[in-house]
Amino acid sequence: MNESNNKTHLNFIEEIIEEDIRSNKHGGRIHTRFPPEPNGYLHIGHAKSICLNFGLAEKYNGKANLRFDDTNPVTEEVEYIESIKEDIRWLGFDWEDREFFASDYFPQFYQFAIQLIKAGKAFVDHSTQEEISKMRGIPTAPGTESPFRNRSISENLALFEEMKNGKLKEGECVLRAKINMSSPNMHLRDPIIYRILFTPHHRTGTEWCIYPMYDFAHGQSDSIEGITHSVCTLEFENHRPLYEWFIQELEIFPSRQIEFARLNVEYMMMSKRKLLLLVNEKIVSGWDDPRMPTISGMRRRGYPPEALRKFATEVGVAKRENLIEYVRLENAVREQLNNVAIRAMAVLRPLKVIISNYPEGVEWLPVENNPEDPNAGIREIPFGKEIYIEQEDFMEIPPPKYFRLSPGGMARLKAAYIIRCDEVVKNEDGSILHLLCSYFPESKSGSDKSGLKVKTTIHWIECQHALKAEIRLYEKLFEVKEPAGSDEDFRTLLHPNSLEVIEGAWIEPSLANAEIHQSYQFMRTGYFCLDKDSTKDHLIFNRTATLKETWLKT
RNA sequence: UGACCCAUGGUGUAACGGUAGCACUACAGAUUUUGGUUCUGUUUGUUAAGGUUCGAAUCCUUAUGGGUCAACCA
Repeated sequence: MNESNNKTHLNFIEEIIEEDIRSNKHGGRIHTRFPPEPNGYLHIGHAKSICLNFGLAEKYNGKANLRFDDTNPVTEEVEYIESIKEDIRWLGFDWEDREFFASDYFPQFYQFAIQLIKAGKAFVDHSTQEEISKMRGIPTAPGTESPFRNRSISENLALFEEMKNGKLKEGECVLRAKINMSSPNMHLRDPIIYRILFTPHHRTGTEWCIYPMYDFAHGQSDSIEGITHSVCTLEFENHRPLYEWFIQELEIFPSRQIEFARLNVEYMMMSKRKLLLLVNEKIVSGWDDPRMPTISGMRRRGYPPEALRKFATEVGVAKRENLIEYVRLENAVREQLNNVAIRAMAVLRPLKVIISNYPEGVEWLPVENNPEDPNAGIREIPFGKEIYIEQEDFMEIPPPKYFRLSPGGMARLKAAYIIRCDEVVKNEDGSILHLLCSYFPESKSGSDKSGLKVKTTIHWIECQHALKAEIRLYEKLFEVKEPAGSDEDFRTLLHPNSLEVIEGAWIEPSLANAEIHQSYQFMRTGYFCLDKDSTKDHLIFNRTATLKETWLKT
């Protein structure tokens, strides 16, 4: 009816952009950027930012740059640059030839600094770090001006050059913008814009020993690249006046900074610093551990990029603090995987079933690869006298509403026959050795003439052709909904069983040809993908997500 | 005892002074050779108090609650 109306739901950033296009600001040109610091791996929060920035460019026929914000050589590494690029590409975005580095602009930043000094808007401060901190004051009371604040322009110029030439020691002095020490905005109280650092830079080596601070690099990079809309997270809101002050004083291209609320997801910790700790302390196997909220972790876990993109757009963009329900991420994953994942059978915790009245030998039965997608075709799976079923698909004393197998009860074996449990054979200790069942030849799948009615269909694996596999079951890494908001040491918030390894699972023979990262739905148990630790002789599958288990909930 | 920002069902997000809608969740039912999928239905909301207005989620004021800021990090 009015589908055109539904289309017009814009988020506040899109509204700003459309207004700018209407007023022909920058000639209607739209240019965004994704500006990671290469000091860690990207996580789901970055994925949202990537989708936002590249998505905006796509939607408004603009461009999006990839720019590494590499102005702090002590924390940044090349390894991170490579992982970041891989993750963005995997997510499905392309920065074409627009791969930039803030470090490429160091000469320009240096000139900007000189320009500021010449305008009497910056000075070299020899105060110690402590003194500067003390003089900055507190948010509720003004700071005091540095005794070095009124050095002459020529002295500042000479000093800054000495800084640059390595004549001064690390920490001996800094370059500060001269703004207002009694501003209620702390960022305007003569912010430091350059410091001395003798750490070699991963790209510029030892060429520079002075490095610009974030506020004197980020906005300037935006200007240099002609970024029209510089989208960042809320914690930079208080930086905006400084961002604009530099644009005005330097008389450079006026990029506009727009802040949105960062993504928070239940049970996830997004702090790069803490994620690094998890890696360094070997609490997880690495940045790409499938329990990590990193893009690489999710990739290894089996989350498809389509799902991450869908999730990122579905959660929306606003300025309000948010905590997204974990199930929304899982659902986006399930929704995508349901469409594309090939179905297969796997028995995680086996219980042997002997079909007494079935002859020796094996029969190959056709089964559809994906009931959601007829084009996925069919395959044949072996069926025989001895099979494994899931332990939880049999109960000696079934509770009410239990649909599966129980003594004297019947169930259908997927794509095969209906069986009835005739006898429970036990070990001396009372545990179950195996089940003796009988099958109904008339009930063969696809040509059932038995007239029998069963309440459910279970999965199974024929013993002789079964392949052994290791299955890794993942749970949430953290037990609490808001690990980041807790005062406790985050190590105490970890889920004790976030990884359960099942060594003795049986899987159907077709899975021998699985490829790394390829997703399957193990029928009735969940979505899985082959892990990179896998070998031909030792197959390892990661559980991406369970199926929805509405029955289990009570 | 400062500045800036935010406040709509359980969660997230729309409504731009004129019928509070959508998605997810939850619950109920139907279908189903996956207790999956799919389909149908139901419950639940404008932080508070004033003001402006014929009319306020929307504009104004105040309060309350939450977030950010005192790195030579980004």
